[in-house]
Amino acid sequence: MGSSTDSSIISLDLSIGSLQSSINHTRHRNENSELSLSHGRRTKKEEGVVQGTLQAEPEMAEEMRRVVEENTRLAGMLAAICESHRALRAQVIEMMSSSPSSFTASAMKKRKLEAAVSQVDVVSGQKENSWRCSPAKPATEEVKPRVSKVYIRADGLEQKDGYHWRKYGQKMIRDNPYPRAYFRCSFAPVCPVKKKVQRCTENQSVLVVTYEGEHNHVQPSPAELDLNGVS
DNA sequence: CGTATTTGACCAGCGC
DNA sequence: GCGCTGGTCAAATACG
Repeated sequence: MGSSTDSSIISLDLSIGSLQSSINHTRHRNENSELSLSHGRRTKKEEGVVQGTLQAEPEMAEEMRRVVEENTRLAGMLAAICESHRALRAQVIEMMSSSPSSFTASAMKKRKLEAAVSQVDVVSGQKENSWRCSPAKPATEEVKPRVSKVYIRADGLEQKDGYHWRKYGQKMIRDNPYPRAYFRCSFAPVCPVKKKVQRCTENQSVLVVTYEGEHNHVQPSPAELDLNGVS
């Protein structure tokens, strides 16, 4: 599941309070994602320190056990959430194939409503994307384009996300030695989605990709993307 | 030759 | 008002 799929079809509110970030970290570790989280992995040296600490501090060992148990429990919850997400997506696809016109209208309405109440900040190491909505914000708030931030490990400033992007600018940004590139969805002006791609200051192998807006068209098929030479 | 990318110029917003 | 910064435009250039 890609960001594109989520944004083009439906957004699921997986927000379960502070649990969300923990789940994300759990998933990153369990699935060996592309994302390199500085606080999500332990080096061999750190492992040795932990082992030594465990021998010296029984209470810390107990704490570690509790953390591991919590980690396992969260992994289980994440699996359940992913499963329900898959089921919902299957339903959505089924609905779209049966009555696409009526569905897209309602889906667009739903997305507009969500855009009004959500400000998204996503950290993801996969090619997929998930949305975290803030239910506390009033629905009457000014409609803002949905913004998501994705961290991706990549060698170049290009990364495949299922859409065809056209570069329209590049700029050196303050406090960052690497330039920021600006892209528009090639379906523009019909599609309002833009993305900014920039290298992380701490780790140049990590790209910070900021998406603004939502695609108002279906995701191009892989064959179409190949024909167009999508990056 | 058509399309995509590059890059300097321009503009708007913001803080002082 | 001025300077700084981020975002966008558009002419020039590269590429297939």
